[in-house]
Amino acid sequence: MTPPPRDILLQGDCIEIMRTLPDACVDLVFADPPYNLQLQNELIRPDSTRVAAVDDAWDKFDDLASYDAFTRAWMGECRRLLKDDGTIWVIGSYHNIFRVGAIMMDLGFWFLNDVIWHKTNPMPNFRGTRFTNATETLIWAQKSQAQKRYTFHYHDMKALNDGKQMQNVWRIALCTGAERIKGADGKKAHSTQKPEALLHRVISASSDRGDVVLDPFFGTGTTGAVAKKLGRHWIGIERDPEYARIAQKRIDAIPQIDQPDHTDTPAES
Amino acid sequence: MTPPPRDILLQGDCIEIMRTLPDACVDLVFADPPYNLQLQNELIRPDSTRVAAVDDAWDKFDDLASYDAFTRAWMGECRRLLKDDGTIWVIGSYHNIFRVGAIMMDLGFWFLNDVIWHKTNPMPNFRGTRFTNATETLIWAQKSQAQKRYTFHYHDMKALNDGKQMQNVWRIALCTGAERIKGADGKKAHSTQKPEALLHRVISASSDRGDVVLDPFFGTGTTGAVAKKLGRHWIGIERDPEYARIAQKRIDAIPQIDQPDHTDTPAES
DNA sequence: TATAAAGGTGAATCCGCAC
DNA sequence: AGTGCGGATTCACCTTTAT
Repeated sequence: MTPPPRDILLQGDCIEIMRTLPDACVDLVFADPPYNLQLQNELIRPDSTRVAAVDDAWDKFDDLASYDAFTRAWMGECRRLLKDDGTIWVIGSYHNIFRVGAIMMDLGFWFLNDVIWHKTNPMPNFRGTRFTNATETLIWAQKSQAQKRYTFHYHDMKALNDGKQMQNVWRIALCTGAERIKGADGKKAHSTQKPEALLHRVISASSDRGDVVLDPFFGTGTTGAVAKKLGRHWIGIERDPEYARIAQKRIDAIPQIDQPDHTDTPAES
Repeated sequence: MTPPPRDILLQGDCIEIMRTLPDACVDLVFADPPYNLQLQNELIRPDSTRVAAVDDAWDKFDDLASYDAFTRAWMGECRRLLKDDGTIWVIGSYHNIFRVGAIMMDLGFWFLNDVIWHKTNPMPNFRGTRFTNATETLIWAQKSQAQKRYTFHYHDMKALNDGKQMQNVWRIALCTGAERIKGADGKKAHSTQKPEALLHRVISASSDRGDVVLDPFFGTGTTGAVAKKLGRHWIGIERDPEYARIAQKRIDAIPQIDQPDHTDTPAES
């Protein structure tokens, strides 16, 4: 059998590409799928400026049933590609995470935590009609209830949290400023680029050096960039050629680090 | 038609009882359904004392399908009983909230917020195998996407939050100490009693004085107790006679307050 | 050059009523 | 049902421009 690819960006439809990869070839999955936001009208701030909406074609679905079918397809492939001691992270908002979570349970995943990304600088609710939506939700799951072993660097996380056990609420800022990748027009290159700090915590908590991390919705490559910085191998899949080009350039600019190493003992469930 | 009941505890199966109530008779629903926790083994503290787990008979379901069917049944009745300008709150943990949320969307509910109850004093993960599970999730939803109007006391919430817009993350302590109702044996009377502070925020944010609040899983009556203190009418449904007895006694001990009043202008969607 | 003021922006399911 | 208008509505950053 041919060895699985590593440290590579595959450009194309993630479901089709995952079907070409062998069973049980990755240690960790991080997935940031479309949220299916269904925004109705444009939103104006109190100062009369317009909020840049997420109106990308990749976030459009005909209905909930087609979103569900899409979710089952890519999630099922992720489960097949995961090693039997691997885990998966999926991030979403209240628009999609409940459907995604229910489908994960249906496919046999067994949840370890729901983790709340509490944004330190969220956009307010300008009209005063709801509570400020300051969070996104991550689901961390193993492949099955029966799974005996998975990687969790408990002590590293505890040390990161001033010596106290780390909770499932993470206060991390939005990706802005120099970290946010801009296009030639000076606008953000991707609507939903995630902060590296978020991926840093995910990858360092739940994988070892030398592990393979798969991201089926690679976007501008945050997962690959952080994986490379942390000495993990990575596989990125991205449908949009422009996003893929940006991601490849971004990751190529990061220097390769030394050989694999294990820094903490894995937890068992 | 007979007027709907008010300020009353109905003892029995919530689905059967809700079916006897007329359409559109309540302004607000708060529901804390069984969590379907699937604890495989008893949880043991490091000092070998046993943690009282949620293993009551009412929390067992054969499988995910029966939990879904149960959820659709009670949730559908709640939707029928809600007025067309009403909203519903449902609380759950990562064990059940994803299924509950997906079913709510399927039934036509339109989400306003997911609210994170961030416990200030959560139980640690004794074995160091996961992140501390410090949260529960509430879904706040209106009946349909087309719904034009609902109650939200934006300014009251803002005032409660030092003059800044309140976020969807609420730091509230677990229900302990004197507030936690004990049985004759000195043990907690109910395994999942919610803090009154949580219900206070829910009810004061999304209802007016004189409104009717329905809780189909009344337990020891926290919703009714807070509703009475805030000058709201309430309808509680509880299957367990002992819980119902405790709840009735608890609410009877609260003095009736003055006549209805509106303290803030309702938001419109 | 240092400090202050002004401007920009973030996965957003963000108005109600009269005509 | 669509349109138009009155009125109420924002937080934490970072970047750019002005003093």
